[in-house]
Amino acid sequence: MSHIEITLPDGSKQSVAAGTRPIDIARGISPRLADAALAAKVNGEMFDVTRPIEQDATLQILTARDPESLEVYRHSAAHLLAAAVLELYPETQLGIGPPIENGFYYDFDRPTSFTPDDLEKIEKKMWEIQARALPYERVLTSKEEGLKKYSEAWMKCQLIEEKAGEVFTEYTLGPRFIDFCRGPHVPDTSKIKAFKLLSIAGAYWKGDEHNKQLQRIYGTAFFSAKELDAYLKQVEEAKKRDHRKLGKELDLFSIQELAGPGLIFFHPKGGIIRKQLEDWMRDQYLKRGYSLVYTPHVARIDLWKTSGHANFYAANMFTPIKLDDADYQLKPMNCPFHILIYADRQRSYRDLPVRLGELGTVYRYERSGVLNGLFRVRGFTQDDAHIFCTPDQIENEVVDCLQFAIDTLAAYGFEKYDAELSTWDGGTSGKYDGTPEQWAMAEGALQRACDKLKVAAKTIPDEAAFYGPKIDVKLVDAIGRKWQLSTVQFDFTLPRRFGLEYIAEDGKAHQPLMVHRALYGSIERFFGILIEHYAGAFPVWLAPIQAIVLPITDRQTEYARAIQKQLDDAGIRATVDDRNEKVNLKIREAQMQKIPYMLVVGDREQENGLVAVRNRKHADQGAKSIAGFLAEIKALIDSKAVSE
RNA sequence: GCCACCCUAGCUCAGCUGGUAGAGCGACUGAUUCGUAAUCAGUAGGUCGCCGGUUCAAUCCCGGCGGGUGGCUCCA
Repeated sequence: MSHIEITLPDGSKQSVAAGTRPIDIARGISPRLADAALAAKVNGEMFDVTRPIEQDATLQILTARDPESLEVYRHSAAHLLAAAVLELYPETQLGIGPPIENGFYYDFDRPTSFTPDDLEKIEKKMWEIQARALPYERVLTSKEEGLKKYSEAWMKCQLIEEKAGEVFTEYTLGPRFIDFCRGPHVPDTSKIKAFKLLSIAGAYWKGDEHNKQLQRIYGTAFFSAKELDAYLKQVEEAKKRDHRKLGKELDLFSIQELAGPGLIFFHPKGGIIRKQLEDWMRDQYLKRGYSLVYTPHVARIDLWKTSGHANFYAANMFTPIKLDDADYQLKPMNCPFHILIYADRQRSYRDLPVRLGELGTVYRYERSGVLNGLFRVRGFTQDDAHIFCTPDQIENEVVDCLQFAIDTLAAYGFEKYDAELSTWDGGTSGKYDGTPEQWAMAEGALQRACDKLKVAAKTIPDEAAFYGPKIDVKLVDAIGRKWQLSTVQFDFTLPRRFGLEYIAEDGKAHQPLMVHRALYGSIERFFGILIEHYAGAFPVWLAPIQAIVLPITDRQTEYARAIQKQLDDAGIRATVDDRNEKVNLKIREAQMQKIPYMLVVGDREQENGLVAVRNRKHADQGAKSIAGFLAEIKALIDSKAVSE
């Protein structure tokens, strides 16, 4: 029998018989390791611990300590799910069942749909199978034989036809379950210690809505019950921060059935926050050399024909409105309007760059199923600007945009973000507009801007808009979720379609470069992100009510009002709670409204002209002079401090 | 748009296999004047999302519509 040499991660070598399995080697090292082994890496390739090694190799045993094994583990959990489903409902057809970011899913095809009760039954069955310690067995099959074997399973056949080589691997689990699968898997079901089924959803076969819709069961799995609980707690935490819930509790905004879905009503408190966001952005526009413009909400359809939207964006637009003279289109974008302003007069290179900024409200038709609170709506306001410039200026402009985006994030307390540079495919598909020179220039400018600002942007090929490359900035919020925010995009198409020009030094007309950028993206959506990021406890400068005066008895009502007046005069948003209620109740309610400062005033404060300051996060701060408190809160507001 | 689920008082939610509804909070009224997260008592409040069907009888069963939630798809 031939021998092979196995090299372990610590550099030690072992000579073993060919066909020895990773689990055997693990057992030789320690029974505990063998017990903990979930998968192996053989010459860098993922292996089952029970798959024989046939040649000299480096070997690494993967356990719960190796992040790579989590995917294997969850993939095995998906198989466990499918095996349970087949035991309960043998007529079910299997689709695919991969691990995903926070768990796994499996797609099924069956005539009747799963109910939440079924989910419970299935999960119970999974635990039964888990307890049986059924092995995941790897089987090699020829394509021909496989197609025969799976002749009843239409989805598997399709996959085998498309993906399988002449010989492919399958994994079995118990008597019924067999799956066309690359693997690897954990050795047996007893290794899967903590899992939970989460939800049922419709999902199209291969993600194409023209295909049959399958039933997808989502679940999650972790190495330990503790980690699973922590994950479920985090999901709970996210639910607590849900902007739809907080929006109602804090009376910030609403969506009215009578008015229509996807249309946002800002209530007084949300309105104040919105005003802060808008004021901040408009101030920044002016500080950074943008001009503020205002444009209509509708325009003749001809404008949209010229821009091309009437054609390529039709599916996202509201139906045109018929008037006397023509059809009018509610605007889905601001760009054509800004272009009209640019084109309204002749431009010299001396005028450039022209930066036209607007808080422009646009309307887009979104399919009903995708609407989501403030995040996905049918009418929203973009902090939209378009920059028209010469090739010499472009790099500076892009750098400024990116810096502006970073400053915006910082202003709202976002410390972490990711950037993505979306580029074209090199022109092979023909789906992109613009010349190779334009693409090279634009992608170069975006890349150099990132380099200059030390932004590590991930390049994503073939993800650009058809009209030009872009940088997208995604922020990371307080609980680690990512949100698409700012975007800086080149546009080669619109300047051409509208015949934009400027007169250069050579006295000839040239086409300007156009950059489209939005930093909040949508004010509604950004507001929603802020609500969740701060969990409703807005920084003082944004808080709808910044301080509330709480008189203890009605003897202090007048004093409380006088304090409120002083705060008002100082530009602080303050109210008084002079209801005939105990101070405990007033504090409780103010806390729940997440009002930053509560100023308790009783006889003691009144006599000495003080306020007893309570902060929503740091509780009782003791008595202070009114002037002292004013200075403190004003400092926070003026500096736009993100926490007090 | 598609699949599944949900819609009961202002809010959050109960309501067993069909016999037209209940709690807590809130609102209102009264009492209480009180020191850092809920004072007590009383009163009012619902065509059970809307329309239709089955039934002696529908909040409950069936169908349609509207809205929402989780996904899918889409997101130029």
